[in-house]
Amino acid sequence: MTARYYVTTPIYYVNGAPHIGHAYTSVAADVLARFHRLDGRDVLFLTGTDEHGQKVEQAAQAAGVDTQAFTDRISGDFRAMADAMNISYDDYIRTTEPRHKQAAQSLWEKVAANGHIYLDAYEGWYALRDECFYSEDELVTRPDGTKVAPTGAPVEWLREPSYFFRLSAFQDRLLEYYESHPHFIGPEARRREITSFVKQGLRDLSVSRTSFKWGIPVPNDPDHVMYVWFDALANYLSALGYPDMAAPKMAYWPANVHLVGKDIIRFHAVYWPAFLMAAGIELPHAIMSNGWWTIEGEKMSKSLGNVVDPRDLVAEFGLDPVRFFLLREVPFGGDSDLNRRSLINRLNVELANDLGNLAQRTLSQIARNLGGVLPERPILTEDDAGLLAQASLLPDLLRSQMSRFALTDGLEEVWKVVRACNSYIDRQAPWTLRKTDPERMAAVLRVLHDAIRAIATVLQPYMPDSMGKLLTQLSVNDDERSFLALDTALPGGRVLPAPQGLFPRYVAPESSE
RNA sequence: GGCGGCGUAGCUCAGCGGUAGAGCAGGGGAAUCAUAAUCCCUUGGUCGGCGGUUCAAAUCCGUCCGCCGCUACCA
Repeated sequence: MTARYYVTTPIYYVNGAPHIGHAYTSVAADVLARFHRLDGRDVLFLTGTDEHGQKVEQAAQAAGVDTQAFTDRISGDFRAMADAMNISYDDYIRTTEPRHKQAAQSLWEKVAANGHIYLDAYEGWYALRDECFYSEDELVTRPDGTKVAPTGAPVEWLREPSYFFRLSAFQDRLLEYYESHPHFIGPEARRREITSFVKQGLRDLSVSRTSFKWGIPVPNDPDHVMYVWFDALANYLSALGYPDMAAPKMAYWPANVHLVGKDIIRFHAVYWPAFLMAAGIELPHAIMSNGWWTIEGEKMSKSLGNVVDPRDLVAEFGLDPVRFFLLREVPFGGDSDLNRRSLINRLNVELANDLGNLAQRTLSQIARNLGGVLPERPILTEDDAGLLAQASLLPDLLRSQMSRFALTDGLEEVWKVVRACNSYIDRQAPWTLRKTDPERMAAVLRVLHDAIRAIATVLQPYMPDSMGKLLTQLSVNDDERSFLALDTALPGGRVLPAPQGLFPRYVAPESSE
């Protein structure tokens, strides 16, 4: 039976436009999805949008449009961004869809039936003007002794009926789970933070609201809507057909990994596992958190006006170069900085010079000196065998890196081989062999062809379009592009199409900089 | 305050007990197949400070300094 792989992005909250941070998480998830497909697994890749909650309701009102129409528009924009980034999602879940409402309510009913939800009241300092509760230590005491919200709004002690989830009952089980599954939360630093957070003690969680209506009604109590996170997290199950445990897609559960931004790690690493335990459902294998992007060294924010729409970058630099940069620049899991200088440098040095030029110089020599005909695999010299051995290790190296979500390290491994190829071609100097030993020249070019094929094959998840083109230029058929296919050498004699540049160098427009 | 992370070459980082590493940037040279791309060699660091453990410490322990994260119910 084919192994399954279920990977998710967060469902993105539709109170604002998609930006580079969303694209980053989605591209990372896409690399994992594409990688596992190429490695022969049956993959389900889910993304989508989170559309409930007070903020969305308010944003829609501010925009002067109907709430559903508002979410339709923003959700559509997120979907357009995913498409623009070539995200190969298999399903796009929206929390306003009937299938999701049904699943979230069923999950609620299950948790409630198991005795983990009870009705009580939520009390706290409420600012009518801000329409939200503030905790005691957030309040600011004025000179006259009255307490106000950090926004300056007056607050009053309010008591609102609310359903609570018995999160406190799961503290020990969560800690045991973290302990026995050391790779459940990644990266390490986040695992420690979460563990430390849970050890401090968990309070029961208010999981319903009566102060607004834009949400999924609580079963049997329509005055309440679900707390957005109970609603949102359920998406990972609703896309599978939950609560129908016999639904075909339920076979993908438990998810192999939920990729999340570091701001929502707690919801995924604490609340979600607790909800699942409460419902008697298996837990996902891993929650992997990625960092933030800063822009030219500064935090991305609306007020600074430096929010980057990934589509603008794509328009300027091209899709695959942007995908490459996002995953290449800084170790996956940490924060990263997006700045033009390093972006352009990476694209020119690593894509155009190292890889693009390697392909070009190899293919053009095959085209010109061998009439474009792929030579047979030769008897290998030690140097040949060394290079090919290095290239043949790539699939396993990548498997290992992908299993740890080390997407950046994976690229580094590939580039070692790219550099080795450039070193090899200079050492062998086929342009000299052309005159002295044409047979050996053909052998060298064939060795390079094989090495580049391996490189292009394993890079497909990162840069699907460009590597697809490169494989076509290498005359690798569609059914010869999986990792498994690398074990079979291509037959000699194939005619390669005329080579074309893959990654043009970026030259800054005259006027700028 | 509590818990945790980080501080290694100009830059971004790897190494995490056994004679300081990679990429980029800088310098010199070679080559000319190629997107003026490539290759080779090379200059850079008392691995934040101070103490300790050890035959041996970026690597373990303590302490100090400087950054940063988490410390719940606004996604």
